[in-house]
Amino acid sequence: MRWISQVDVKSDLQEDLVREGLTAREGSTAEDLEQLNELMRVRRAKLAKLRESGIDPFGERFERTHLIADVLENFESLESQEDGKVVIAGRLVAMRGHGKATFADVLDVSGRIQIYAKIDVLGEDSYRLFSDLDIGDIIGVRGKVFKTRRGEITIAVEEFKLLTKSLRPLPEKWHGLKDVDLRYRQRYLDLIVNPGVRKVFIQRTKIIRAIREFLDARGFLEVETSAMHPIAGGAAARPFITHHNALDIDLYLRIAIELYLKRLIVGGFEKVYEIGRVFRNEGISTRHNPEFTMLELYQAYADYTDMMKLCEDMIYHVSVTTLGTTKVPFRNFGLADGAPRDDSAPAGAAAVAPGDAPGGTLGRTFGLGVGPAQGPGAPGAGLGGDEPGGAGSERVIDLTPPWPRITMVEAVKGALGVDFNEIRDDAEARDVVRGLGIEVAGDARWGNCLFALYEERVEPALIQPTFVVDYPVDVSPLAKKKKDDPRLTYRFELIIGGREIANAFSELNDPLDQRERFLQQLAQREAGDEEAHMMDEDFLTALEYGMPPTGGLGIGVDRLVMLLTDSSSIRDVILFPTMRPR
RNA sequence: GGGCCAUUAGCUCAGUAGGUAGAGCACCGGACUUUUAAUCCGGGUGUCCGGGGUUCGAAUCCCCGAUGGCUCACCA
Repeated sequence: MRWISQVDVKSDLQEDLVREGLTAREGSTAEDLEQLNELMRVRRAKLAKLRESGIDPFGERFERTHLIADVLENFESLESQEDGKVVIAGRLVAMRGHGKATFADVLDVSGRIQIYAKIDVLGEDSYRLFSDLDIGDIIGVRGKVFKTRRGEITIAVEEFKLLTKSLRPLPEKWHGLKDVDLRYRQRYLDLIVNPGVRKVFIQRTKIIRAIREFLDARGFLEVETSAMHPIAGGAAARPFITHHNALDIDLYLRIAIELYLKRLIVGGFEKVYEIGRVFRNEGISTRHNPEFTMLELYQAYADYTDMMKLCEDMIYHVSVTTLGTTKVPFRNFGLADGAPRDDSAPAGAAAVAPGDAPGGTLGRTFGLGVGPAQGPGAPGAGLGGDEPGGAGSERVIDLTPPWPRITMVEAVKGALGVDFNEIRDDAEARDVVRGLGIEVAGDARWGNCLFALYEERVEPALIQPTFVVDYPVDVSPLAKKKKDDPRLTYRFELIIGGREIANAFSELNDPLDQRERFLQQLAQREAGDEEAHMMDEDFLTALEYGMPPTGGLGIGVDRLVMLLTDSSSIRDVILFPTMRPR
């Protein structure tokens, strides 16, 4: 291009030049150019200049000798070697020019390091190219490590290579990207400029890996069942519907994994698990994303007590291997502030006094907070607000097993003084619950009432890990009934931080009983409950062939990650949360 | 879906008796060879979320809409 040859490399960047360069080189239309702001125009101009001088702004593979973290860790030995040159690559995230020398910071997956370029080392041309780099550019650097006067480990640049030109300015270096909307929509920016975010997602991966290690070591077989179901079963939720053209049938995205894993137990796999995405067509909140990750596992010849032990051991294993401790700060989790993670103020687990020792008595467990939570205005005021320390106070959750176990009836009685064992019929149960200000349907049964009361008034106050056992059959259509009380099932949920973390039961393997439960659910469906279970004849057929007595456990992986990373929103632990398109 | 709040430069944010938009960072030009939120000098780069309305005049007041946050409902 003639015009570029007329340009003195040192001359100012002329806007009209940029326009020409863009139309000629990038194929952009004039309309596109109007969209570009000054900052982007400048970068496009630099891009054109680079191309003109024979430099590929979007380069090729690059051989590194070290990750940045390796350089930092091995500084002593690298510095002492006469020819201890390192080659690193990464994104330029800061530049501090000093005339004939320039400091810059480079970020790779492992960390961040300072580099130092001097004109008398690089030569004039090369140094000018270096000075023309922009924050956001991706470069490779070769040089010797040293320490500056201020003691910062630095690479003295001997050679560098532009690997990718960045055409847009990054968010501000000090405040980072705070706009939560942009953080989720442009997660890549969030990851570049908010260092705590990357840590959370690395932690998430470690947590899931630890779960796999734990289960694999115990002989569980990881399987993958289908995610498109002809019948959406295994949970009470509205499904997403999709359509298969060739078969001309509607299919549901799965709302649970349960019924297919149980089919596998029928088929003779005795220990199976799946970690996978499930989909529920429901609202979005700090605790809910339409697609989320479930762990479900099933073990033949076991029951819910085995699941309790397994659950305890697994979460203990996960916390110790990923956090190195069983004491997790309870600050954001449960406090809905939605603020981005502040990496400069890491959760100071060490600084937090363990207010409550683990394994407290039932009385103590329920003693805290339940009182204030009872006021008609208090429910839903936020979990933190239920605590004696008040909203936002730092607390510690201790995951050291064993964890207290309490029946739901006891829990409600202990917290509210209402003894459901004394309540004999559904109408009385409805009256009692309504008397406490909780709405229940006109046909709500004893178990629905017990559950509603528990969920509304008791569960939010269960901060330390607690197994709540013996769920009512009315809300547990897939769990085995208790022999000594058919109104209840062999089911528990694990509550931590006022939230359900796990749900488990002795699986119902009586096909006749299961059919009854489905029919009961169908009746609720008829009555307008869109979330009631559907009849699954094929599943019943499987049960009729015989499923061994089985214990099953489900864990909401995202919520477990929230707990272990002290995250206040599920969107902070899901890389690309569901958003309305712009 | 309901309620409350927010939306101003690339980013983080100021901006009321309604008078034609501002700071820091980033960016551009200049100085500067161990700085580190580098510093110093000069430069404001904008669809004030969108659309109506009131007004001589709207970022500001009113209405409608969009998106997001929190919250309620539902769930895990």
